[in-house]
Amino acid sequence: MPDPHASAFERHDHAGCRHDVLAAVEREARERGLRLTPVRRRTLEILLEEHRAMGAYDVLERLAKDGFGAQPPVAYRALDFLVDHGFAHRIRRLNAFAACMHPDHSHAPVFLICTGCNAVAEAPGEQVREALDATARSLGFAVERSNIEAVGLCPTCAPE
Amino acid sequence: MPDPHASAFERHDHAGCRHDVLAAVEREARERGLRLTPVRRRTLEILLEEHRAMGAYDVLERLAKDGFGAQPPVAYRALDFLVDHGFAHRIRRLNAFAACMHPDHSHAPVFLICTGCNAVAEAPGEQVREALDATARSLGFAVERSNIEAVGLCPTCAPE
DNA sequence: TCCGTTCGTGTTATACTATTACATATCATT
DNA sequence: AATGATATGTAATAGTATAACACGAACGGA
Ligand SMILES: [Zn+2]
Ligand SMILES: [Zn+2]
Ligand SMILES: [Zn+2]
Ligand SMILES: [Zn+2]
Repeated sequence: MPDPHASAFERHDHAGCRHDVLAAVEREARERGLRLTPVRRRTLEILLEEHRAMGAYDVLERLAKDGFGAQPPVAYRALDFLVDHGFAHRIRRLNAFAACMHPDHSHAPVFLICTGCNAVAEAPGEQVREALDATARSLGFAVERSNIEAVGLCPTCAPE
Repeated sequence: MPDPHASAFERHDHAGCRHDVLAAVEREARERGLRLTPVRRRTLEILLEEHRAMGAYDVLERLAKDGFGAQPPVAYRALDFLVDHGFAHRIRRLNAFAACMHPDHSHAPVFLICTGCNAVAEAPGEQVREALDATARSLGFAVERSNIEAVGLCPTCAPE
């Protein structure tokens, strides 16, 4: 059983991680009455296979190869579905999408983007969001959603 | 003299705020040996006049009216210059740019975007970035740059 | 089961955002 | 004045995202 807390920066059993996440999403979708249709499921699989942030057009290309529609809305709609329900995340800095690694519980992570290897890891966002909320509150601003993304070097790519 | 700490959400002497920021940028540019050329200066003025986040093409349209080049690189280059030197910020969530309100000292603010009135305020980012750094460090990740943006309601637009 | 509604998919077309490549002009130095 | 570095302008193109509409499958009530 793979470590459910392994970050993208650590070596991990990737096949297992893929399988587990997909299973969790299927369970969640069933419980929440969401329709994980073939395109949507395949879109998630593609994100999981790559295990990195992908642009909508990269995803679209793969979907088209698999016999789904070849026009942008096909990919965008599936990706929007996944993002809306917490099964994927959108990384604005990269104009890209990545499968959520913890789809079983609602969360709002921060993203760490390595400029060395292009890996994108989800890190726990609670502390950061607490600080952000406090800062916003002091200006009378009520935060609804936020995106927090950092660019830098992961442990593997960092100089010794 | 306008309050230099007034946020975009508070009533403030906007003409004064514009003037002060522009003066500060001129001083900074002189001291740092940067060339605040006519396009660059006009681009900053446009951002300051609107006092909101603007898309590159909105800026370009205004520049063209003022007799500058009408092709995208004209706007993007001027905006990149301003961003690179801390005289403007890029808000990724909006694919937009906003003049920096505190160009005299290097800083990395968080952005608060009101969905009611489209105002964008810079809030102090130290606390939040500290939390982000700590979170990243615990994964062995070294943050170089980050963008932290929140969407929500400003005090004026919030329900009573 | 039939009907009407909602939801999902596919397609065409278009809008919006950003960069590459190259020619010309300006500036700073020598 | 000659040089090299910087800045501007233009044309062309690449990359990202949405609007609008037709069709059909899924769902729910009569
Ligand atoms: Zn996640
Ligand atoms: Zn790396
Ligand atoms: Zn600023
Ligand atoms: Zn507002």
